[in-house]
Amino acid sequence: MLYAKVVLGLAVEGPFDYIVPEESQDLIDPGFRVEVDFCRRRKTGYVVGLSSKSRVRNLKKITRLLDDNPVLDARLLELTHQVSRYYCCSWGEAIETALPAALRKFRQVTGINKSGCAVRKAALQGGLLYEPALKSRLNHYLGEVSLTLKAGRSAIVLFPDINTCLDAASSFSLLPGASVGILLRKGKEELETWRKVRAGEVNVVVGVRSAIFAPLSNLGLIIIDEEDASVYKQDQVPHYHARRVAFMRSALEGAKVVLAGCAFSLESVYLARSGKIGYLRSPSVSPRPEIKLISPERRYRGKKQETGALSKYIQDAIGASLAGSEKVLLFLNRKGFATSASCSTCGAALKCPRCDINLVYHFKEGFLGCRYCSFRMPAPKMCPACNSGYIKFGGAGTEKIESELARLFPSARIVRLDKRAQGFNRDADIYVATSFITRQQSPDFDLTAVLNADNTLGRPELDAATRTFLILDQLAARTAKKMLIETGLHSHYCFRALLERDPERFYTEELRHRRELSFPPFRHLMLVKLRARSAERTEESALKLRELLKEPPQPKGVRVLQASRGEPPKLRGNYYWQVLISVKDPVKGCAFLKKRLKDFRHSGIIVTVDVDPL
DNA sequence: AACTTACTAGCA
DNA sequence: GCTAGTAAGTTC
Repeated sequence: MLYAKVVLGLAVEGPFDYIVPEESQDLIDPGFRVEVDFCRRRKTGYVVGLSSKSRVRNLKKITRLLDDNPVLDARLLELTHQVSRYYCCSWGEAIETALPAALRKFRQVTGINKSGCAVRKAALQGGLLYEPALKSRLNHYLGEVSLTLKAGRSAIVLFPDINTCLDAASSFSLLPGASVGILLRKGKEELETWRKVRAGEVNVVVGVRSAIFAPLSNLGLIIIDEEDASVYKQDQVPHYHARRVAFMRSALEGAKVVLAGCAFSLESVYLARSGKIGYLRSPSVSPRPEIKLISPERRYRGKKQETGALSKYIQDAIGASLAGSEKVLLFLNRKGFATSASCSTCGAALKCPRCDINLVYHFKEGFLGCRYCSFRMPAPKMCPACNSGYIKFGGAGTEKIESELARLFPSARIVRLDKRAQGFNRDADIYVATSFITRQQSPDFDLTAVLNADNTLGRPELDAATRTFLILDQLAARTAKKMLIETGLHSHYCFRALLERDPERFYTEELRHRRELSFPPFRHLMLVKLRARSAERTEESALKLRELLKEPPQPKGVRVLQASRGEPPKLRGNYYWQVLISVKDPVKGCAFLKKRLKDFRHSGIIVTVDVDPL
């Protein structure tokens, strides 16, 4: 009798033993997709092992094999196993994120060829590549990929967005001997491209985050473009980061990892500084504009109707620039017109009913929208709460700045740039932009004014300081003459490093802070997230869970920290709480959590784990 | 996760 | 004694 160890794409550990049907015994292998009866329901399962004996009685039989070949080879099976142990999900969940979504269904896929498994080779030296221009980076990638192909090996190149993937793919396909596949998480092309890659018909995969799992054999190179982009971290379970998975895969297959971009994440700089990876090219100190920090002016003082989202100082600077027919950039990280809308009589703010957050007023389109979910409503004239006061708007977004500039400088051509209104194809005197601008090519500006930098710096994310510095640094690189930054924190090391034109100093300071606080990258954080429809129950459960996790014995290297409201505390009708844990080794922390969470059952409360949260 | 079974509170 | 709602247990 032959038994198969089967895992499922559910939040249950397994593996579960099933009897292999007589007629399939010669065909079945680890990595096969099978249909099984689990909890009286038909489920897609994944074979992770075979055995001639089982300790479980009354086993069920595998209903059928779903394909004629395994969907995962031994290495990808091992990779998904590592992902599940690092990111605290079940093996089956990790497998399902590594496969095209279409394979979760029972649809039979034929023509999945087992491509030859390569001999494992020692990892080649990879490294960090600094190069601000995408065009130049692409050239470098072409060289790297070309060398890889000549050595008879294959390559994965990740980009943060689909458009860049499509552009890059066309240049890669011009390389001699290259057969390029674009692996994106959408449509039915995903399955078709995946099948080609699995069959060995493709040797260069270009794709987004999930392409790190592309079933290439003989993998020799992984390139991650714009390696600091947050899209490489998945915001659903399993919360994996493509860079981390790239290093796991590199160790398994002996592939070289190249991390490239115009800004480096703190994690990557730390890797380089601790000698784990080298620098292929590091940022050179470039000439910068004159940078001046200015304190935010007190606004709205007494005078009604005097909105003044732009301080007098900035107004004058813009006026002077325009007089010399210079290009001006105004930067702030808030979209829309007003960031709050409240009643002038009763003071009630209009909030999203599902997320409890102030709605943002979009003037041109005339609606109030939530920045977390898709909720929007027409802007009311009167307060819906007391039905007597009119609505007043507060807080300036890019749309408001744009209209104010139009009023102050009626003859200037003004263009607003955000995800919706993109493109520098329009020539203008003043550009108003959010951080979206760093993802785009742009002309150089003579004057750049950053409004309310403390807003970004004060965000609750761990990397708020790094993000702020990197954005300002990139803006400085595009500014020819003068840069004004509105901040009340003049002595913050973020600005000190910027004024001295020294990114290395920023990383040094940030790393020192992180070390002092035992924060990443010196330890790892794990966030146990709780989600439920009731605010009280979520809080109560979070506090209870924290107690359960703090019970002895506490494994070495695991510190259970505080429970706190989630960020955001309410989203799409669910309330969030979280318990923070600091660990030396995520795999150990994960094992600890999986064990303790088994004893934690509260109906209606959904618990998930986020390892290395952003 | 998705399902079943056991249990408790509220009610005529 | 009944239901409704929730807590707890199980999954090869």
